[in-house]
Amino acid sequence: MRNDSRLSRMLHVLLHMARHDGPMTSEAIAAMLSTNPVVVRRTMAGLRDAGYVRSEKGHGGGWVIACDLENLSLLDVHRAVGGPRLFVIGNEHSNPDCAVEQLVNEAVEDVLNEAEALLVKRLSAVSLAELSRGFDARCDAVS
Amino acid sequence: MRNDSRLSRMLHVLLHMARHDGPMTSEAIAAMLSTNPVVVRRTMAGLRDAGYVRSEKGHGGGWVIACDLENLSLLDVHRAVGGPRLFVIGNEHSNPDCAVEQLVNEAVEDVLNEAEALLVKRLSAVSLAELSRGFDARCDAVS
DNA sequence: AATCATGTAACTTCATAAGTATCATGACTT
DNA sequence: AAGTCATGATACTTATGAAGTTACATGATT
Repeated sequence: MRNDSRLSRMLHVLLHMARHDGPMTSEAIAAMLSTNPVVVRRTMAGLRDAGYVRSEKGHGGGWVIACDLENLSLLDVHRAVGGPRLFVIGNEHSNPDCAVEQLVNEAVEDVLNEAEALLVKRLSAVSLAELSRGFDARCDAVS
Repeated sequence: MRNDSRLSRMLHVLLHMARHDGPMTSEAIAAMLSTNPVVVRRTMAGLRDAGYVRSEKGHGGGWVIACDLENLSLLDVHRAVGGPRLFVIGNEHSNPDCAVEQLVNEAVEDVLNEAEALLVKRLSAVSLAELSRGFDARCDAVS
């Protein structure tokens, strides 16, 4: 499988939506992401189900932000898009009979769990609003 | 893709080899791992190339440990089997034109890099010898 | 010479995100 | 009411990489 870029893509989209007036269509978003409107709808469906965005049909329809970005963390987005598996590596059997394998599994899981805890902590510490302010700051620095 | 269980499997194998006299055949190892001898050879080829194990053909041949397990870390094994990608999640484009996407990428990468650093630190902190002693200790506790 | 074991190449399987095509549904415009 | 635009949903294909499998070559021991 290629990278799971759903988190990254949704952050990208949300920041654009935050500085855009009115709804954005799946087609416009797909162009931003260099992909297909169906992929956009499929991925954003998770954000919609979580109440972070709203979608409307028909003329003038599209996607709009439906929450306070101050309270929306990267972790929230990660989970809304499916909260996918984080690590490529892992154990072969979850409940092995072999005592040696059990010990190895625990050793590997300990390390992965610690790393996952760090990821969760870091992802939940950053809000979309902060990201957006980071962008503003960078623009100011350039001009 | 399924989990990459090469690290986990090789740790399992190495611990068994450590408490086994004489060479172990790919077939015997495959039985331990519930897999195929070819998968064993393919995966252990990395350990052999790194000098951690040796393989010998013919009657009485098979695999033997060729290093001091005290100096062999989980990270060494991880790298020897290909040092595969660690995370499922990631960015879509590595060098995007869009400034918003650049900022998002950096934010995601920062978090992943931090987690990777932790993984590397933890994996390099544990030697196969320590793991093996951990197994001994557990056996003692049971008896 | 026969047997045993590894080395290697080529192919299939499996899982999953992403890409694609198609049509139904509903909302706005005229 | 008809037409257009946008999402919703389904079904299928593509891409990627570990793992599984088949087949055969190579080399060591008996």
